[in-house]
Amino acid sequence: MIRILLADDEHLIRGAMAALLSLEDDLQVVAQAATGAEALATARVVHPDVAVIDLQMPDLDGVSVAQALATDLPTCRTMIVTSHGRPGHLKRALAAGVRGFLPKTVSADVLATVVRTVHTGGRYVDPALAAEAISAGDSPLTPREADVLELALEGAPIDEIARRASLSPGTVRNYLSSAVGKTGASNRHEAARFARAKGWI
Amino acid sequence: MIRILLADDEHLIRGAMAALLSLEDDLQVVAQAATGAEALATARVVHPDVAVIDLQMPDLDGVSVAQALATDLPTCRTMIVTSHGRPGHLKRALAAGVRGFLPKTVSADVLATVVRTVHTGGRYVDPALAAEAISAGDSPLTPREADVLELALEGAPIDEIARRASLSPGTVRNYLSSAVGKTGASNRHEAARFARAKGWI
DNA sequence: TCGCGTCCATGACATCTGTCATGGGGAACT
DNA sequence: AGTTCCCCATGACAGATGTCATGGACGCGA
Repeated sequence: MIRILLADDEHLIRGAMAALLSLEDDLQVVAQAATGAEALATARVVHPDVAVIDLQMPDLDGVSVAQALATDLPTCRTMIVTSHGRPGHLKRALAAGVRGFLPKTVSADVLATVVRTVHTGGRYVDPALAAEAISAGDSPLTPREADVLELALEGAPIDEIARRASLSPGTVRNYLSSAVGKTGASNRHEAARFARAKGWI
Repeated sequence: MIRILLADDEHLIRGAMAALLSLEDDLQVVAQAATGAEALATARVVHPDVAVIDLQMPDLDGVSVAQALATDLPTCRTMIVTSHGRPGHLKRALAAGVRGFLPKTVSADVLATVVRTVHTGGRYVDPALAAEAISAGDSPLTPREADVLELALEGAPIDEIARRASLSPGTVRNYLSSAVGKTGASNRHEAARFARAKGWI
């Protein structure tokens, strides 16, 4: 019997997934959590075999939870399900030791299968997401460029970005200019959106 | 027995919700659809009593489907469930004749209850979403301002917005300036994000 | 040690944007 | 008929932004 921890902020989805997983004879949902912190706390108590975690949650995101679980509970395998899978997430997730990565568009059968695969030490990444991640390629941005571009994402003016990054406005403009060139965008906002779509920031 | 049509692009969620609803004795999921178009086509064939539709789907969004259903199948009550409820959606949905509006954070119990409420001609709107919609208030933007701001959302430069809106660049700047003033933002990108958060565009 | 790339910064310049004043046309309401 | 608001447009100006050249500091690998 595989003991599962389920974390998703959407009560309806979480309950429904629990119901589906429980239909399988060899699977048992032993705990549920609505936030990342709750998932972590619960996991420390119940020691699940597999943690199925939603990528976007109110507090910590799925990858952070996975990272914490990897060090806290090395025996617990982690997999992530998500609605909006961007290439960068997958990369970060795998780096965090996640063993399975699925969009919510898969069927319940697949979910159950992947839970079993992950439990026996295997890995599974949704082919479509994997293809996307590969086609997105590696980020051409330097770390600083990525930092600055991330701050530019919300539409803040350069002065504010400079303050938040503790840089001079001129330097910020240089990085942004460089990033705009690399992304082929026509201004920093477009560049920021592009980079986020590619999962670079 | 209430006959339900379920539309959601996420297979996992759809299947899980179907499983949950089917646990109720008086509810029966008679059809499922993964896209808006599919939902419409299916509804015309099976004539469900209640349509439970996800707000965001690849092609038509939930509100458009609801609108089409209202004219096509007047006897079919429509309700919408959503992950990310922005105030504007709720307003548009109610205008389209939707009888129920729920976030996916509710429990399965609530979902089933609302299905029954809607079926008997009642209405139900999630209290939290309703409060948000009220606090967001009506849009202070004129129709043109909203149009232009929407085009500005993707970070396009003014010239492109002008082309796409068939306006002169000067006019576009005036509308954007006005919108920036009304939203209290410091530039059009921030204004666009703000307006979208409020559901105004 | 040298070269290389990254990080940080400055200054100068052209262009883009935000703001304001102004005005004509049209629809709605008094 | 007059008032008011929205739509569309133009022009002018200040300030923000994008681009480019330049240079020093630092760490890393050859």
